[in-house]
Amino acid sequence: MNINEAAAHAGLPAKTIRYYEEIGLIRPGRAANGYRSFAEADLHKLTFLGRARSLGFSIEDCRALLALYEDRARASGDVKRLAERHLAQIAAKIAELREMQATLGHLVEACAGDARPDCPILARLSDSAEGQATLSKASSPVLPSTSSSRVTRSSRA
Amino acid sequence: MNINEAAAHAGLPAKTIRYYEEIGLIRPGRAANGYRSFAEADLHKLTFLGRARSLGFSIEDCRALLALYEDRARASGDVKRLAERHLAQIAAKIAELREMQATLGHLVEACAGDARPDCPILARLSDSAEGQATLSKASSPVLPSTSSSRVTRSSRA
DNA sequence: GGTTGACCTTCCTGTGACTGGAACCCTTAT
DNA sequence: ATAAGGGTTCCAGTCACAGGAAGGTCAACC
Repeated sequence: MNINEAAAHAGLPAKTIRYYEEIGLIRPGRAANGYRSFAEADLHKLTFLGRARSLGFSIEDCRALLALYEDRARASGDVKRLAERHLAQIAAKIAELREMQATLGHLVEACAGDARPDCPILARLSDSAEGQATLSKASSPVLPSTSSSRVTRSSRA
Repeated sequence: MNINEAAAHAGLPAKTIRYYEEIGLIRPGRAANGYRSFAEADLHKLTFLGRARSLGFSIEDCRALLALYEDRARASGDVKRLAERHLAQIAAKIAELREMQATLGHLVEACAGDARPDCPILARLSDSAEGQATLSKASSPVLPSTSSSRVTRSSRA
């Protein structure tokens, strides 16, 4: 099976599959003409990777998960630990976003949104008064990443 | 005022300030020895930028906000629109993360986490049965970004 | 046999918002 | 004279790919 068919099968772009091979996540065979040749096992791995990525696991986490998946003597505790760590990062990220949402939500509500220049949003951003902690607080180098939608930024100390 | 003092004042790393100058967000003056020289107005802009970034606005949004901030004839409606668009992205991102959290949370709960190899998490990731939509659904290229904690990844079509 | 068009290959660049580090200059104190 | 602690520029790396160029391969059709 060639790459595009495998891509359709796994629900991943061909580009992504080539990338996964490049970083050693998969090792599809090669046909005589140099084309990648995907076997059942490769397709399973790709599907596995796609799902793990869609749950927000980083590539390195995926690598670890794949290794555990292939290790019949694994301890489910190792998998669980990994997942719990990831869950904690997700929770932290959500908390961070909710702070932004709350702060910005209040400001938006307070803004008339008409043709006049007065704007509580800009006022808050430029306010030189005290009592302004960093607007949204955030943890440290938290969660690795995925594609699509990103949103955060932590405040500097 | 030199860069490190300005950095402390604005709560941003000096590296970031140099970067902001490079991309044209600020234009500090230069002393005779070539050192950047930050005036009050520069400090205000930096503080403004730091706060906007901490609310998750992208650099380009920050550029627009800064322009609005400096335009005394701005319409608050323009600011509000920008903020509302950002709020929508935050909400979308939160929804995406919550889906991940829910899915992964269930799997973690179901996992014994002991020395045995049986693991519902791996089972779900590798399950070849039907009825498995992409584990977490997500919108498209949503939110720009900030630093620190990232988490998402959307599913491919 | 020639040509189209779809598919495959590799390689290079770009993304966002920085961070780290190298190599070097300036200033002040010892 | 030298050492420490600023400052400067420039280059590379991050993460997980996406876009695109240049070229090889394959099946079909005329």
